[in-house]
Amino acid sequence: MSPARTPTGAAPSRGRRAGRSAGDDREVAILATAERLLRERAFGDISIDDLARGAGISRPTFYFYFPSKDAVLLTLLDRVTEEADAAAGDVLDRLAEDPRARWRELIARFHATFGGHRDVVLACAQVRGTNAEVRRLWAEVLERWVRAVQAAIELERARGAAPDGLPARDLAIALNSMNERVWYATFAGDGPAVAERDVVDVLLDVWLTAIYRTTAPPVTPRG
Amino acid sequence: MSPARTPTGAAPSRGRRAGRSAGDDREVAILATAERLLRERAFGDISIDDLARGAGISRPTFYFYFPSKDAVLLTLLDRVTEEADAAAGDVLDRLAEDPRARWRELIARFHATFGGHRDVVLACAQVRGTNAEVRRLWAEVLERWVRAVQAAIELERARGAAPDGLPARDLAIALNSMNERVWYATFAGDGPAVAERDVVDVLLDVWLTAIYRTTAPPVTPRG
DNA sequence: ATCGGACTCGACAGGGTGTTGACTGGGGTC
DNA sequence: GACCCCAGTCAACACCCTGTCGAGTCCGAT
Repeated sequence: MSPARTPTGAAPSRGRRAGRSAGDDREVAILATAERLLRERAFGDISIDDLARGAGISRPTFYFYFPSKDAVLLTLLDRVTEEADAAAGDVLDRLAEDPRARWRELIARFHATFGGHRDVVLACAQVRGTNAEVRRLWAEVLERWVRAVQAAIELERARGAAPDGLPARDLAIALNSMNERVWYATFAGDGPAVAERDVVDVLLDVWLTAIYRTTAPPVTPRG
Repeated sequence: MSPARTPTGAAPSRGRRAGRSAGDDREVAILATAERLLRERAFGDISIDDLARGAGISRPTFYFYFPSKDAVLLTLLDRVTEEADAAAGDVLDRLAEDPRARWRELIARFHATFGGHRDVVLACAQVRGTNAEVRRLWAEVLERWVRAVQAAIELERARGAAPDGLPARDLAIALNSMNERVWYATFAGDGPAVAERDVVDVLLDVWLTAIYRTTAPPVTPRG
């Protein structure tokens, strides 16, 4: 699938290879051009020539740096997913302190992380239908969020804060799916959407009622 | 946008025009070919030539019947949306009889309608990113479902069966968005998904807790 | 000096879309 | 019967975009 590009650095790169050299500037320039163009038009309306020209190189030279247009987007997506993974952080480990505030923080971070890269994320959503690699990468990110939420729900049930009910994994999938779709509609302005200002609170409300059957889950006092 | 095709019939057609003629067979053949090919590969991997050949005509002749490949998909989508609109039916008018059963019926119908045309719906989801017309049409379907659910929630609140809370419209958007995304993941086998067997019950549980704060909403006895 | 790898691009092949212009065949009209 | 119009048909063309090939430059290491 990906060409033999001999990455010598530790981090797997979707571009050429790691290790400093003149070409790095070009690689960065291509990425920057992609981000800039994504701000003004859809991914499908950007040709490889546009990317190459924007980076000051010819089209064949583009292929020296990336195997395809999609690979550029994937590189951009890699950054976002890293950030997204970090965003969850340890929020859910401190749930007992103040569940409502912690859950809210989680949802707000999801919202902020993707909102900070909306052009890239929206573009990925567009090509997800046609690009298996984007689909896979996205599925992995979602899977990590689902697992974290699932674990948190199970912990809340174990400490008696949340009642039993749906399998925690199914509930985690449903809630994360809701967030993803609502988020998308809000930012893409595509169909019925919740106002950007309200979206975190709306989602939070559904999360809390689904998990606790109330919007004011019990706090376990520090002991 | 759409070519001057002089539709003479009542129903707006995305194909040529209404009124019987030899060409109708071809139009139907193109549609049937599209459905068949969609069952075996992605929309993006189907060329206009494939569609034309499948219908026994040449590529230029295809353009006599449809202005583009997307128009074929749109025609297929029209049928599904009609069915989807009918599916909601009057279920929500009879909520007081047995809310849990009625909501379940609504979700099950949503599931059954789209599941019955999964290839078309999945293809539409794929091109939604690149085709504004598909996006618009889909948004309209969703909007109608959202409105119906919103009205039902407001009625339930008015009769005291459901507590006040989020604006009914926001809640309706969030719940329908969840259904859409969960449905998609389940049928596309794309990332974390709920098993097809369980999906209706999982969604129902979240709907009921979000709307009623309990999974067993009160029944109003007929009087 | 010369070798090899990083880097570059002109030119080409291939596949897709959408359009043009010429052609056919049959149903009405005088 | 001569005619015409129009639905229907397609070979050929113009384009655009992707991806590849091969020939070339530049530069640091040997």
